[in-house]
Amino acid sequence: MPNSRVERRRRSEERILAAARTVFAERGFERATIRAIASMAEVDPALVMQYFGSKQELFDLAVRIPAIPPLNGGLDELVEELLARIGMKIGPIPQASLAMMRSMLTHPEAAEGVRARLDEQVEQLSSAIPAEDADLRAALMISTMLGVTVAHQLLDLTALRDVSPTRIAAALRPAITALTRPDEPAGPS
Amino acid sequence: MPNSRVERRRRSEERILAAARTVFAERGFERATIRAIASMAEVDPALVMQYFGSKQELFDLAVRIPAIPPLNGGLDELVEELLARIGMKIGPIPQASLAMMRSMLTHPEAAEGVRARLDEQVEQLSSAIPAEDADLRAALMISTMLGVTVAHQLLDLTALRDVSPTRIAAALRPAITALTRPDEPAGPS
DNA sequence: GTCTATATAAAGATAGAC
DNA sequence: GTCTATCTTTATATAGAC
Repeated sequence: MPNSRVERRRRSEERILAAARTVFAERGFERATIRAIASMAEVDPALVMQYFGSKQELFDLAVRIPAIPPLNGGLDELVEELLARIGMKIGPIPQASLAMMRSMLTHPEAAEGVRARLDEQVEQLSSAIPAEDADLRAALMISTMLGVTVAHQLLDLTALRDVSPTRIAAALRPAITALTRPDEPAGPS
Repeated sequence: MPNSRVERRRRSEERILAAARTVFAERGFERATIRAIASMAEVDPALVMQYFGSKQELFDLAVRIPAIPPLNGGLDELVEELLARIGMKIGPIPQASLAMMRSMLTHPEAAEGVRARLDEQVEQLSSAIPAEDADLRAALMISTMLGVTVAHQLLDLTALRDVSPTRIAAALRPAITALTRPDEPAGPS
């Protein structure tokens, strides 16, 4: 049971990373301060620098998502998987993701990170869509998910406040589904 | 023809505001600097402070949108109006809007401004939707538009790069339309 | 190994010369 | 009225004491 030095240090690092995720998620990269993160983790600010080298490196490690959910199955399954994220059927959105998203419009590194992840998902979806413009459709599906998540989680849009994730996902299903099929004006007039 | 002092000053102010919109739209509130704005406007940085008082006041004036497009007509017209914005049928998205959006996730004032505008549009849309959950549906329509705009204009998602706004709007129509109607699983299998 | 104290840098804001 | 020079603040980063 190695319970000194390395173990203590590992625990401190974990507390700092957790605090970093929270503060970055709430305020974004620029407005987050090492001081605030250290304070929340109950360590000395200098220690944070000692451990992680720089604010940027701390950010990189903090927002690194553990695993990349692969998104497999047929098209209908993929749609359900996307909706399940919004519906929080697989737990709340990870702090690391929120932190990344919070900074994506103003911090170049975060922008690149988010774009890369979204591009990846677009590609996975696209290959399951049987249409000429599969890429475009997949991109619109992902963009829609992004918009709803931003409006709900980060912008706190009034009409989405206090609405259960389950209801949001349900109401959104027809819109997402419409993007998977070639056009048909559809619907009772 | 009043062409001294006041007229010159008015022109300088206008140049500064235009530069501010550009810089705020590109870098967001935090990373935008008075110096960069002044440089682009070809005036002295001190002049900017002299004219506008503070960075925040400059931001407020720069992102103030001239008129609030009222969004009127029946539901189908409203949908077309929304799509026309994405489709850029009414010209490119104003720099002021982009500046506001760029900062909405990290600058509290910008967040409040965007939320207020979106809430307003949700309400307008909602009152035209004949359904129990009109508010939710309207919010999802607006969130979708937001997501596509963010992904396309600010995040530069690869699959949307070089796609004409017209095609994007066309591909998006069925999804938006689906949100206006009560559910029906719909579509040929 | 951890923290105190400080160096350094960047940018907003201001005072005063011209 | 406009700009030079500077003040002040804030936060990252570092060096050295303990």
